[in-house]
Order: sequence, then C-alpha cells, then structure tokens
Amino acid sequence: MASASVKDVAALAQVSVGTVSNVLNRPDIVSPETVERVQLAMEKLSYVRNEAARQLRLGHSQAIGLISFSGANPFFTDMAAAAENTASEAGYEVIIGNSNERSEREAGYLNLFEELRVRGVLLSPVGDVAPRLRRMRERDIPVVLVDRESSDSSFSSVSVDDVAGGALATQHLIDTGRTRLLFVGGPAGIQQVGDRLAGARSVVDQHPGVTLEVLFGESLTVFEGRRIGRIVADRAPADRPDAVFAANDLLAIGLLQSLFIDGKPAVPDQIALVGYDDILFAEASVVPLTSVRQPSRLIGETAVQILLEEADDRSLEPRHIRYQPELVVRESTTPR
Amino acid sequence: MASASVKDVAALAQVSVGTVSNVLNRPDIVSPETVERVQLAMEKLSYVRNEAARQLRLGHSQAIGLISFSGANPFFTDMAAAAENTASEAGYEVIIGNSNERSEREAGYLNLFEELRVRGVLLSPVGDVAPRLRRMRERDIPVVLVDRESSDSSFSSVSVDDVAGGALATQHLIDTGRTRLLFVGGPAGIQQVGDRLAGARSVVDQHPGVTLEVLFGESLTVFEGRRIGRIVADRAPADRPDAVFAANDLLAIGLLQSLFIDGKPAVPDQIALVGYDDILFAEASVVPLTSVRQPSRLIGETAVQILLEEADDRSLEPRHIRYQPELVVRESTTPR
DNA sequence: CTGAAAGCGCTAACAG
DNA sequence: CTGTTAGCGCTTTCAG
Repeated sequence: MASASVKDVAALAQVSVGTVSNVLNRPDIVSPETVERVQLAMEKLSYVRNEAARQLRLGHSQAIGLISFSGANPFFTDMAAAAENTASEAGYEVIIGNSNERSEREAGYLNLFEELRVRGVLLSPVGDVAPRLRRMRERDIPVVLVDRESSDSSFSSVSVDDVAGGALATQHLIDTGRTRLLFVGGPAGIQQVGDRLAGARSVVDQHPGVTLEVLFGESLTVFEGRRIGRIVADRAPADRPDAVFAANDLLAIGLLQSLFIDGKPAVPDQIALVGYDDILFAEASVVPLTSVRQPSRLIGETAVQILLEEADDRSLEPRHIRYQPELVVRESTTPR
Repeated sequence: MASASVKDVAALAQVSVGTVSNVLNRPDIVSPETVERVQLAMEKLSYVRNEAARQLRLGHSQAIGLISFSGANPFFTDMAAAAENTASEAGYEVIIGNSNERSEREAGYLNLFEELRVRGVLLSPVGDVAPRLRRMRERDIPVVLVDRESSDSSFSSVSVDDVAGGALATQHLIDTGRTRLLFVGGPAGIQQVGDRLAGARSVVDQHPGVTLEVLFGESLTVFEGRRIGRIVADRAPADRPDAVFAANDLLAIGLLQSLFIDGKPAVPDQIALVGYDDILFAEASVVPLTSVRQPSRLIGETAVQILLEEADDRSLEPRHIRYQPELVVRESTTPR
C-alpha cells in the first residue's frame, strides 16, 4: 500500500485538499466539526505528511545544520543536545555533521546542507571558509559561528572567553601556592588552546616568582595525556612542575593516571592539576578534577535562537555573544 | 539571489531540463560536449540540486533512520559510525535518533522517519513496537532489528550472542583460579544484561566449587559502579568476592576506582575484574580492563547492507545474523 | 542522443 | 469558513 496523500484524506472526509492543508497548518480557521472529520480520515488512512513536498513548496526545510569539529568531545555533544532541544521547541530539527578538523569534510557538509536547503547553519570553522560563507550569504542562508569568532565579524557568533578561562585556571594555581607551572596543550594551531595559553601567560607575567613551561602534545586525548604524564613523572624532582594546567579534561585525565611518583599518586600533593571543559568524567575520576567549565548548553541555546531570528529577518545586524567561563574547584588542586 | 534550478542551468547551457537531469543522473548517455557545457553552466550559477524535489519525485529519501537506545554508550556510537560509512558508500546518509530507553521517544522518531520517507530503519526496540512495525511493513519500509532479536522473527536482525559473551567472561575468571564470583548488572529488564547473566550462570553451574552472587544497580554508569564498589570493598574479607563480572565497561571502570582495600587497589590481586563492550576507556584506565568485545562496527555495516538489499527487493526473506563476542584479556584479570 | 511534458504532495492565494 | 488552482524543482517516459 502506498502512503496516503492529502487528496485521499480530502476524498474520505468529503472536503477539498485546501481544507486538509488548513487543518494541518492553521486549524484555528477551520470549523471544529470539519477539523474532526478530517482528523478522523487521517487516522483511518494513517496519513503522514510528506516532508519533501512540504519543503519543496516552502522553499526551505525545517532543519538546521550543525558542523562540529570533534564528535568525541563532550563539550560539543552537550552543546549539540542543547541546540537540539531549543530547535525542537521551535519546530526544527538539527542535523549534525562532524568535520573532525578536516576542512574537506567541512566543505562536504556545507554542500549537503545546501542541497537540503537547511534553514541555517551553526559552524565552528576549521579551514578557510570565507568564500563558502560568502556564498551562503548570497543564498540568504544565515550562519552563526560557534566557539570561534569570525575574522571579519560580519557573521553572528557565540563564543566563550578562552583567554579569561586560561587566566582563571592559572590564577587559581598561583593562589594555592604553586610557582612552577606547566601548560600542556594540543597541536599548535587550535585557536582555543592558544587562547587558553595566552590567558595563562598574562597571569604568570604579573607574578614575578612564578614560571610557566609549555608542552605541546599531538592531540587532546587521554592517551596523549598519559604519555606526557609519564615524561613529566620521570624527570628529576627539581625539574618537575608543582602544577599542571591541561588544555582539556581528556588530557588532564590521562595525566592524572600516569603522574605517579615513587609509586604514589602525585596529584594533588606534589602536583596540582587543572583541566578544561568540566566533562562528566572530570568529577568521576580517581581524584576529582578541578576544571574550567564552559556554559556549553547555554551556547547551543543562544546560537539557535540567534540563527532562527536571523532566518526570520535577514536584515538583522550580526551579534557577538561572548560568555565567561567558570572555575570548578575539586580535589586535584587541594593546597598542600 | 534565489537558488538556481535545472531550468536556469538548461537556459544557460542552451539545452532542455531533461538533458540537465540526464547529466546529473546518467551522464553516460549524454554526449561529452553537452555534459561539459552543462557542467560549466552549473558552476557558473553555483547550482546545487534540491533534495526535496528529487525526493518528492523519487518517492523516498536517500536517508536511513537509526534509533539507538543510548547516545552515551560508545558501543552505539561505534556502530553508528560504521553504519554511516557503509551507507555513505551507497549514497545514503544516516539520521540518528536517541530513544534513551523511552518508548515514546522511539515512537516520535519512527513518526519523523515516516514523514521523511526514509529508505528504511535500523532499530533497537525498546517498547512494544509490534504494531508500529506492522505499519512500517504495510508502508513497505524495511526494518532491521539491531542488537535485539525480534520476537516474531519476521524482521531481519543483526545481534551479538550475549549469552556466549557472559559465558566467555565467566569461564575466563574461573580459568584464572577465581571461585567466588560476583555479577554486577544494571536495572533488571534490559535483555542484554539478562543474557549475559544467563551465560555466567550456565558456566558456574558446571563448576561445583564456584559460587555466583548477583547485584543489580540502578543504571549502567560509572557513578553506579563506584557506589557498588564501595559497598563491596567495605564488606568483611570473607564476604568479598574474588572476581567481579560487570555488565558493561562503564560500570567496571567505576568499580575499579572504588575497589580499594586497606588503601590499596584490590584489582587484580585480590579481585579480578571483567567488563563488557571493550570501550576505548577500558584500555586507558588505571588498570587496563579485561573486557568482552562486541563487533560493533561489523554490526553496523551488516545491518545497513541487509537493509539496503531489502529496500531494493521487498520480497527477500528475513535474515538473522548473530555474531560471536570475543574476550580481550588485560591486566585486570592477571592471575594471582 | 535531446526535447517536451506530466506529475510527485503540498501550501497559499484567491474566489466564492 | 471552504473550494479551486498554480506551481515549488525534479525525474522520467515518450517522441523525435
């Protein structure tokens, strides 16, 4: 049996297709009896609306495209979940594509989203997207930049102040009496990591007795954290830092697992440890981890709101929202 | 500027829309010069095909719906990723919905998938889906059951032998000299957990000297594992098991974190520990975890293949594929 | 090999 | 309040 269409419903309910459409989209302008009769017919035929036809007629879909650059990062998962909720309340769904930091995959999804005629896209740009963005603009597809600011600021953006976050973590370490700090980052070139480091530097520079060493790993993963931790643990005592600031929690958790000195955990007594993102595992790890929390859910919600407003009114000026991170103190930075 | 359509392309290339469509779908039957001329025109207008229109004409979309029952479970994430790859090679995309074990959400996604006229759906059923499945069948939408077998076996399924997995883990514990076993499960009613326990029981029953205690937690999470671990660690030595089989790795990792006896880790010397799923964290945890690995990627690939075959030929008999799990031995079960 | 034309299911404008 | 109708962009016969 093929799916029933509005025509079939109309025939069974003895009304016209226009009325069926009205029952679907503006039930208030249809008389109650008619509404009921039509709904009964729909049920009888187990009618389901054909989204493709609707979309074709409307000119755009009821979907928002979201391109994240790391599917494994809980920060993004959270943000995406919040975006989905907000969008869903407004009758939209969110389609997610993971670029995994590859600019060709980013381009691929941008393309797919265009074919799908999405209502707008939420993007954490990786490569040089300026030309693509220009095209989106020509097409009247609104774009909101997430977690990274646009270079030309002609697109709205929702981000978090990573410089402030880096400063927050560093100030806390110094406040708890640490003086030989180590920053552990991911591959150079990730803007967020650079910003967090810049924040750390600015604070260290104001404290004459404090030093800051920097170590860049290959990736922001638990494995890499373990590897770096082992290197640090193997150093001579005088060369070891007394505090480590990891660019994200995955890295920090890896460090935590391998920072053992003379067979005993070095955190927090010998080495204080701060992570970034405050993922669920941060609280659940062997030594609960102090971390810098980003308002991931709020970011997702705000980004969708702005996007939908711009979709409704293409003449809106771009807006730039920047949230402040927050320090969550746990045992991994307990003062000696 | 509105998006260019086949009409615009046809006009610019001085051909008919039919030819443009042919260039798009069967370029081989069009003369090379014409193809080139049309492609040039497409580029000039930066034409992108309208999926909605295409879909309307074709009668179905190029998407497969996937309903998983836990977005946080790495087993599903892996399976979904494999499904996406396989689907993508065949020109399909996968739309994912998380039911989170809630049957009304499951119904919601099933509905959405119908509206979207998906080519088929991959489903790990939660509630009583029999009536819905019947409807899908009437609509000629193929369904493949994943990780759970259908009660009436009239739908194809791809699953893993959880009874065998439970037996595998248990046999290994006994082989390494353990005799007082404890099974830690999640909420009753989850079929997989029940099957793993049944497997464990069957092996224990064949070994007279071995006992099996069973503890059911509230959920299959790290937190719950930590809670249960603390309870076990606090028992009198004589009451403590010498081996624990956890129904999944999250639980096992929680247990690992809290199974400390006299301030020292109890695993693996005093208590051997086996998990299930072999998630990434299993290898990366403080004591690398022995675990039962499911061929998650293979499941995703197979399920998509079967689905697509059935979509092409609705007269195919349902097939039932059942994979065998595999034991991955690591330090958490090192013999004393 | 190419062109013309029908029609997929829906919504919105307009007429009654 | 309800009915009629045009047309969204595409693919696919069917003729040429």
